[in-house]
Amino acid sequence: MSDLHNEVILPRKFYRDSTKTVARNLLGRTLVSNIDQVLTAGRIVEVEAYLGSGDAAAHSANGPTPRTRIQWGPPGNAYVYLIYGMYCCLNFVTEPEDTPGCVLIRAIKPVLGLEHMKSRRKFPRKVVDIGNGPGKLTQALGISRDHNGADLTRNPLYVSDGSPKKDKEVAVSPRIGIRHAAELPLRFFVRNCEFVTKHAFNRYATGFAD
DNA sequence: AACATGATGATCT
DNA sequence: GATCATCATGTTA
Repeated sequence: MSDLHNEVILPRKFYRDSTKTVARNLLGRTLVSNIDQVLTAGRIVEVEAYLGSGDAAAHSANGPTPRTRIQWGPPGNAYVYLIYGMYCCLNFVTEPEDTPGCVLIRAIKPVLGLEHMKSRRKFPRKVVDIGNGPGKLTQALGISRDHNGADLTRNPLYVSDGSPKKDKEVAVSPRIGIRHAAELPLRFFVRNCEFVTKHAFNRYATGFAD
């Protein structure tokens, strides 16, 4: 299966780039959690870009607030927030310091610590349902708001190179569950991957560089 | 398959 | 007080 021993942690430089580029280049990378003495990991298969400017759907759209100020900090940190009173969403801060922007992690393919992830999500559960949703994968990996601001280049939460995807394997669609800027094609996911969230957009999505 | 709904609370105007 | 980048479960067909 997946042998993570030879994988290299992505450097901070990787995140100091346009949000859209970082989002697309995150597909296929390995998200590793070393939380609560448990090692778990998954391959990133679905993400969304939230731009720092010209994006009405972004949390950063109306300037920094206590919740969102991390986005104006250095890239390569986690932005974690509570949604609908019950779930946490994991984002990666992008762009140079003082420029907001982030990538929402929407789905992972579980690769390490499956039983631990299942029990965090509660039994019984199919493997596909462990991480096919932003609120699901944070549960499976043990991520909470305590990890807001976490440095993604080191424990307990980091991203390693994994197996990056070719343009032909990447599909694009509008983002899910937003009201504003609902038409922008800023959701990137692995084509024909069973671990992505279930949406009509999956059917007629086009490749990243068709 | 598609759609509707309730749970639940921080955040911001 | 309204909003919200969700999930699980229920109903309808």
